[in-house]
Amino acid sequence: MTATARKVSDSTLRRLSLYLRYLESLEEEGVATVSSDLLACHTRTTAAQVRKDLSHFGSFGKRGFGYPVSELARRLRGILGLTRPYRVALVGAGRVGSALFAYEEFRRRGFHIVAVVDADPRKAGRRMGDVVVRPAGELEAVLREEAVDIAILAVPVPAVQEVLDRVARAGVRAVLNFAPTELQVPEGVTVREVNMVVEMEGLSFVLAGEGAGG
Amino acid sequence: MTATARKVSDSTLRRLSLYLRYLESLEEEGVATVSSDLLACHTRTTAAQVRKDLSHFGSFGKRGFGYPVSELARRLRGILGLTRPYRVALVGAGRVGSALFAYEEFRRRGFHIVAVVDADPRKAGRRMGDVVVRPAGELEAVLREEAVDIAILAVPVPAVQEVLDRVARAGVRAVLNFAPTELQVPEGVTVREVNMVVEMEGLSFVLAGEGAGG
DNA sequence: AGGTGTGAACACTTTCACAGCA
DNA sequence: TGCTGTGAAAGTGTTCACACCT
Repeated sequence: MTATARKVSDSTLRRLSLYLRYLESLEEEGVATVSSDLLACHTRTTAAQVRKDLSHFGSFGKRGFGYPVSELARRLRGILGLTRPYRVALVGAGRVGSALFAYEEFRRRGFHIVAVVDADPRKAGRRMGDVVVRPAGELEAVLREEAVDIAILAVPVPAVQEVLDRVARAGVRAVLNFAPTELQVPEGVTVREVNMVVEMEGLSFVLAGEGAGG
Repeated sequence: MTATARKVSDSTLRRLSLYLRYLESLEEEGVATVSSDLLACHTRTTAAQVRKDLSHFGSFGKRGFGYPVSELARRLRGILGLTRPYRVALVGAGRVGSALFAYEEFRRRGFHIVAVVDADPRKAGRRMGDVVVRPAGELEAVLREEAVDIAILAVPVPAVQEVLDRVARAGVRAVLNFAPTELQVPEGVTVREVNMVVEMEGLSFVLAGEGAGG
């Protein structure tokens, strides 16, 4: 119990991900150090913001010099919990689910889809890569068998609340939801939403504003 | 020119989308009025927040009564620019692109994919629904021919900056980007990002924190 | 009574500016 | 000199509390 109740804002957290992404590209290029200024340029923020974000977790830089790329990347991976791989279940193997299954970026970042569940009985038994699709009735069993850390919900809106409840009861504490609806989130579970319609409406808002006002 | 330079925060904007989603479900159920309290319950926020958000655009409610559902929905659609359909181009017809093409929620909200472009010459000429895939070389032409309002970029990271530049030069001013990389955004263009890895890392951060601290 | 609309209080985030170290 | 780390200042977003209307 090392009092690690990190109270970090969501915006800081998101930026940490972006810093890490850029740092890893620098690592590949063999760059050894980077300034807060350069980090800021490549993550659409300011140098002060970068330094402030990092200062919540310690002092990683050398004054007058910058940050050691590999060291900082390592520290960020530690902060973001990326020092171990995660076992992910995909619930819903429709179009969105299938696209997510094939999404290489997940695997590259250590998020491994080790289980797929679908309500359509015709899909049960089918192979996706080296995973066999399991029927909905086996959801809890699969989550336990495979020691799943994170569930991705790519099921239709009417089904998603029940799926979330079942997933939570099976002990999964982290969920990424793609169904565009408001969920009752069970105690102790963290849900993050990907809502593409909201993003599109953010764009239509801007387009409408341009037309009307200049 | 009616001075419509709405200065609304991103968080307010996102909540407006959620309010509208809930209002439309109430409309379907034939509910006539709704209180800020109920709206808040169904959008994970507070009644005060709802009222404050709406107050930026006018007074839509009746004191002691609540908001007229249909009227408020209509107003929100107006604010979000959803009073007309939008013509959308999908650039990249890989797995993510195909899933987006089939995503019914877009169509339902008035975002119609009227053009698909892909760099793979073998895909050019293929039909997707009632759209024919066009080769990358015709990108600008297609965007103009089809009077595209919004481009969805679902291309690989190494290609996305060039695609964005071309799309912008062809006059598209709103872009939804799925490629996980930082973009140089051309003047006058609005880009929104969907970054699923960042969301996953938000989850791994929480899981790691639980394990370490309690 | 009941629920909106809103200024004022509060909390949180970002930016500034500069001391301090390599 | 150059760039980090950080308090203090500024700016934004959220919550409170209550006047006001129905």
